Amino acid sequence: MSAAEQPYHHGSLRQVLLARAESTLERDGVDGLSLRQLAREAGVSHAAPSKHFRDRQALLDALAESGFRRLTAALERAVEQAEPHARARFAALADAYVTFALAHRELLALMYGNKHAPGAASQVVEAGHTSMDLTVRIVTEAQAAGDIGPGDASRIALVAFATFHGIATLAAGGMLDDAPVDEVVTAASDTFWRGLARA
Amino acid sequence: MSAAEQPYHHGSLRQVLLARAESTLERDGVDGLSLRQLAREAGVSHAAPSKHFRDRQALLDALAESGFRRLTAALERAVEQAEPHARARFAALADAYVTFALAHRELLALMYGNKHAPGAASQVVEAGHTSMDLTVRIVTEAQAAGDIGPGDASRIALVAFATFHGIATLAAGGMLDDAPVDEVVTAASDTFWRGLARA
DNA sequence: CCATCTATGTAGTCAATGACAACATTTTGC
DNA sequence: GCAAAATGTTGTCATTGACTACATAGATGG
Repeated sequence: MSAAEQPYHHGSLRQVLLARAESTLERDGVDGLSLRQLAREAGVSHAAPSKHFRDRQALLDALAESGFRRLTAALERAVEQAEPHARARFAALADAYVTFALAHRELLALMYGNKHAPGAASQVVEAGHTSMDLTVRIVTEAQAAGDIGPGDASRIALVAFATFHGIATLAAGGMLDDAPVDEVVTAASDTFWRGLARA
Repeated sequence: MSAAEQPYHHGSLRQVLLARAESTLERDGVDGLSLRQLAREAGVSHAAPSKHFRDRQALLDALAESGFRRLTAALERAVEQAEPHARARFAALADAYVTFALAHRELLALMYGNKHAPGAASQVVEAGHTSMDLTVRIVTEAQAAGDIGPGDASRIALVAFATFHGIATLAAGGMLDDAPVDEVVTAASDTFWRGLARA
């Protein structure tokens, strides 16, 4: 072997594959993602990825799960940096969600695509719940502070989460027309909060 | 030619392809849709579909557009059959939307998948607007009747539409857990309406 | 009535892909 | 050290979407 050659083992193929997969995903969409292409870019043989991902779907599932983890992180960051009262935190949550969605359109579609393999489905769904739990926490806090009326916090949070998600989806799909995303998000957040206050 | 043979021209290939494509779509998902397989099922050669759809994406775009038309029809039917006041119509709209989404999960994903071909994108988006217009109408009526406060009807309808869509997506993705869909829809509809009433 | 133009369908081909099997080379753990 | 597990490689296969050249039916109009 000459000194310039690569070692037989890549060393961190899985990470590299995931990283490249994600950038390719956002650039070319799910359909543009090919295991063989990723292998080429990583400088390994076409069958190497199979040692890390059972099949193409397994890679997509891993991306989806990672997406939920990062979404949760982004939401937590937003909540922490917001003014320390429920109303502001709620708005920050909505804003962060939509921002993440617009920055990772394809990834979001993957996360909610419900095409996950039988085994992976539970993991992905669970990762999604972690994101939602944050919303539950804020709702509970708001109820404790008397900002909003009583009611099943999980249910309320679920509806709030769905609202954020719906706007994000429409925005990502270009169906918001000329309406500025921020304004729509704010409008939704306001209306929703007002609806809860008199519950 | 023996009498049992098929005529050289199929006669309604395009319709047959679309119909079979839709059932296959819901059964096997987008990835399970193959032009060649469809051709086989229709009893034509593997290249025949290309005379009706430039490429695979064109078929998917046609399915998406048809989906929006049928969604609009379903929503209109629901509104007509509801009690003749805005509040009931609004609830009926929410219910119909989610019902449609759950009955055509894969189709809905296609409709909002924003993967449409450059040319087809506008048509699909426009078809989506038709569905939304219905919501605008109801909001406008409700404002005229004094049921809800003033404000940009388009904006309000957009948020409402997004909320319905978000719940539908979550429900289709199995992220509603044990929460009955009806209850979540009702909760969302109620909260949203309450938020609008005091606008 | 027929010549031709267009729509529709067929046959053949190609490169890309996902999946799998058999084999090679490290790394790890005992 | 050595056996076993991880990780990577080469080879192969069927399927697929896209493209080209060609065949046939149906429509149009002189």
